Amino acid sequence: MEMRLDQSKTPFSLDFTLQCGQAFRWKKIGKWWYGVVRQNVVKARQNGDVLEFQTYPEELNSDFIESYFRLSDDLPKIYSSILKDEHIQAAVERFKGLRLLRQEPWECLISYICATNKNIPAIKDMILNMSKRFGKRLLFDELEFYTFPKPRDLAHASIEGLRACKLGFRAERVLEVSRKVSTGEANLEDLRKLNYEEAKNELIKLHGVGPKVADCVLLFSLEKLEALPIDVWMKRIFMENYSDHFNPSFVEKVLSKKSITHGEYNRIGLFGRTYFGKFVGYAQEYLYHFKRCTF
DNA sequence: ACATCCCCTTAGCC
DNA sequence: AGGCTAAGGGGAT
Repeated sequence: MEMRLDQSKTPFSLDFTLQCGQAFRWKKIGKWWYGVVRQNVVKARQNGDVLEFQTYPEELNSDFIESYFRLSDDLPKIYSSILKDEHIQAAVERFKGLRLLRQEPWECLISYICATNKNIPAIKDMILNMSKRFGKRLLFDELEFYTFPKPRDLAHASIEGLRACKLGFRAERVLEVSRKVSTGEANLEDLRKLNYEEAKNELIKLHGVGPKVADCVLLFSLEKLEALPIDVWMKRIFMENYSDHFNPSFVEKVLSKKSITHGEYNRIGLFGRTYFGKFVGYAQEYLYHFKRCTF
């Protein structure tokens, strides 16, 4: 199928959106991006205003694309809301059209529990390993894909099986959370009904979920655009580019150590939300990607 | 080759 | 509350 986007009203860049590190399941082969979303392989490419896509085995229509790529987000409005200074302005200019994705909460949760203390290539590797071992194989364009395992699939996995996926100490966390989600003790969809603070408090109760992982899940899969995940990169960005907004001893303390306390995390998050407003999650993704690309 | 540090951090202990 | 440490293993330098 084919969609037309008016770039002035609906700026969109497939490349920036899939390259910025928010999702771990996409790869580009030639001009086509291939990914697995829920139970389907998705193939897409963009040429200016034209977005072509195909899904397999189900033939999903443009509603799916609009939802997954958040094409209904009014990006020009979001830009005017977050463009507060030259740092964010440079990032937005460089990556115009980058959009947050609307990911599937379960996969997003497990992915970010696994992301703890790992770099992006290693995270992709773990997720692919779990999908190969516990998901369903799909053949498309003579390529092999694997759906992400369902809660009950991982709930029935063994620690050894998960460790074989190179999860390390994350294996116990993934198993425990999988059991809670598969029995219904934890219900991710219900979190949509809660506000940001409430939903975050619920997520943090899960083993392996701290403030950063909770913010990632809230931002990337549960519609909370005020979520501001602060990882080592965002910490540096705030302490370097926005140091004037914190007191010098705080900046010095935070920069001097590799991890930050919950209190420090919340303080930076509060500043971010106050300064950038309700779309701070978008600001975060632009600043993060810009910093990583120019580092 | 090899050492060292860094990872989109959290849990558990003090 | 906040400081400290352990917890895989791959990638970068």
